[in-house]
Amino acid sequence: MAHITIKDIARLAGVSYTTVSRALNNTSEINSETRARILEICRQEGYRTNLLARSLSSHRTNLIGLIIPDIASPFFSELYLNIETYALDLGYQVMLCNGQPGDGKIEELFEFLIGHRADGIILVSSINNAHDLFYKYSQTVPTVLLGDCVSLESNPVNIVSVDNALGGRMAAEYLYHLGHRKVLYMGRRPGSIIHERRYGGFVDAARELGLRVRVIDNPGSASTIESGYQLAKQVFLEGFEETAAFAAADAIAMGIMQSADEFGVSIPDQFSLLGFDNISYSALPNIRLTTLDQQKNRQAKATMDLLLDLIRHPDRGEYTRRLICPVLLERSSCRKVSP
Amino acid sequence: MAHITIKDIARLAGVSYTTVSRALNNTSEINSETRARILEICRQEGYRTNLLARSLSSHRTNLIGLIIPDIASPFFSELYLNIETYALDLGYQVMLCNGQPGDGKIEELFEFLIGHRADGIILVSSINNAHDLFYKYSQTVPTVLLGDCVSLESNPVNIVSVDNALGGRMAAEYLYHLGHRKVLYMGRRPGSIIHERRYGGFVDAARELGLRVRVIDNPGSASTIESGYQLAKQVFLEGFEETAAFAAADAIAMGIMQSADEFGVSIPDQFSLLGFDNISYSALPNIRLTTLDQQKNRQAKATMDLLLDLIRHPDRGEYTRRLICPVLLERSSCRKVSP
DNA sequence: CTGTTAGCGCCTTCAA
DNA sequence: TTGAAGGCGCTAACAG
Repeated sequence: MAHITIKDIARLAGVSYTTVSRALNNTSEINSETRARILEICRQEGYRTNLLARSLSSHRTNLIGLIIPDIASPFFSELYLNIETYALDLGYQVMLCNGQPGDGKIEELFEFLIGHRADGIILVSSINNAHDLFYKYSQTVPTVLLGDCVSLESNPVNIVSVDNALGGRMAAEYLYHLGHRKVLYMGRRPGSIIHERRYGGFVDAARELGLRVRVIDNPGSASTIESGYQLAKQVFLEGFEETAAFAAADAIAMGIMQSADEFGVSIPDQFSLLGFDNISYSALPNIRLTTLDQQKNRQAKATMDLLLDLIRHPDRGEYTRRLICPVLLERSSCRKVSP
Repeated sequence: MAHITIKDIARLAGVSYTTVSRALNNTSEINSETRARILEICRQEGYRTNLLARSLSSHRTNLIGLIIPDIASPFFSELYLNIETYALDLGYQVMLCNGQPGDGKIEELFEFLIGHRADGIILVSSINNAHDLFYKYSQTVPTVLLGDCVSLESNPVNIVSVDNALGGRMAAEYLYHLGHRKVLYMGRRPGSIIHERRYGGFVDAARELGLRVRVIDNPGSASTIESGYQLAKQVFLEGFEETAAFAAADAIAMGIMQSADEFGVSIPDQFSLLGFDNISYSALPNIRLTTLDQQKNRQAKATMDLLLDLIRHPDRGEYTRRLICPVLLERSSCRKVSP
């Protein structure tokens, strides 16, 4: 079980262990024959570089820490997959950590990742007060916030997010142009800056257009199918005069669909439903939710690119905010009506 | 950005850095006042232990590697969460790696985790040939297979799995006792040992009871809603005389439900549906799938306990197989019929 | 092209 | 109860 080291290989090959190191890293000039011979011995002996030792002396780990609120939620797991793919392309491993603000979990994770000397950290969060924490740690390690924050002016952080305000606006405009005049905004989560922005864009556009909107807040701490179901149930039970709903997240929309099914409300015939996120389930043959795609791959790329820049230029002396535009994806859950 | 080290603290405290190390680890005897003073300085200075250095010299990382086939699938992400919770209780961090057999991904992940000197590794897999790989690496690092394997006799590996044969048997018996005499077995995945065992138990019981079963194989490499939908669509299109179906996985059952809905087949009135896994979606108000619960928490606990034992006794000279019994969870997707 | 010499930051004997 | 010395496995100058 004891691991074989570079020294063992050196002895076997009859060279100094520096030479072995060079062969392994293919760095600087080295006789290609000795190199081949050394690598062959490594293979035979089952040598594996001790990454801890390498990182300790090289001051690089090639590790990116990723803190995600809830990996069991489709949106986040898909986001993770996008980030990982792109990180691997760039030669980085990602260390996934599952955690939400509250009870000091985020701090623990930051401490853990910094302890492991992650080259950079990505924090995925939509919590309003996350950036205090964030700011604190970004002094120690290159960090990108993937989510949203109150404002760049008051928060010197590097951030990537979908343009939530624009998304909200697009949603309102789309429903309006379909002919809807009274709509529901379902699943706004008051504690979340993302939701606030999304809602802000929506009502601004609604006001301009003359669209009546009623808001149903989600008191929970996450947008889940279950909560969407409960919210919709309440609406369907009480009765409603709206002809369409914008769900603040696809998961909410799924819940609404379930409830509608139960109440015999046909989508889109009697009721149009527009989502936000484009999680993979939304494409399912029997769902076919029209939604605003978050462009997870572009978010992933933008985040990694920004992080890499931070890693390479720790003192770049500027803060960057990159906004990704959502894209409307028309499927079958919305229909035209005559106003 | 440069990290403060144990030596810096030592200088500030006016002690040797050995003493600082002791204060930090709270190991051996140390004056409680100096200890308090040192810790206070550490806090003030924002000292963070370099975990790489610690692990390098202590030969322990307190890291468990977890290789999971598809973190975006609910079953696996829920399994991961269970394992992580339990690992944290035991003082271990888990390093999650997403990867399936094929194109050498698993090897890469093992190499990566071993390179990081993970104290132990959990491989979640249902692929028939995974244990060759598995066996190879288990010589180097304590490893537990969470899944299933051909037989313990021919494969000296440590393994935890749900009792798939029993689960299959329970499924057949349950449907039989409800009065069903002709049933579908949907979503068997030929390449997967898990599925073969599950199916084996099912048909054995069916034969004994006089239950007619027709199998619909899933040619894909994973049990997804989409594949369940396609499988069911094919069945509903061709016509069927069965009164119930056992879905080899809950995700398959979800797809069947969608398709049934589309074809106007009412569940459970016209058609009973039994799942396997108990993913969280199965409990949703409009799903309420009757299913066999995999006891993920017990699997997680058994796996971690076994792994810990391996870590502590590397030469324990035995291989263990722990089988967890599934539990029938009756909800609303199956009903009694008169045979 | 190759070897020598220092560390990286920490833990762990062994003395004091 | 504390300190000094050595080493974990590797990389990184600097010579040769």
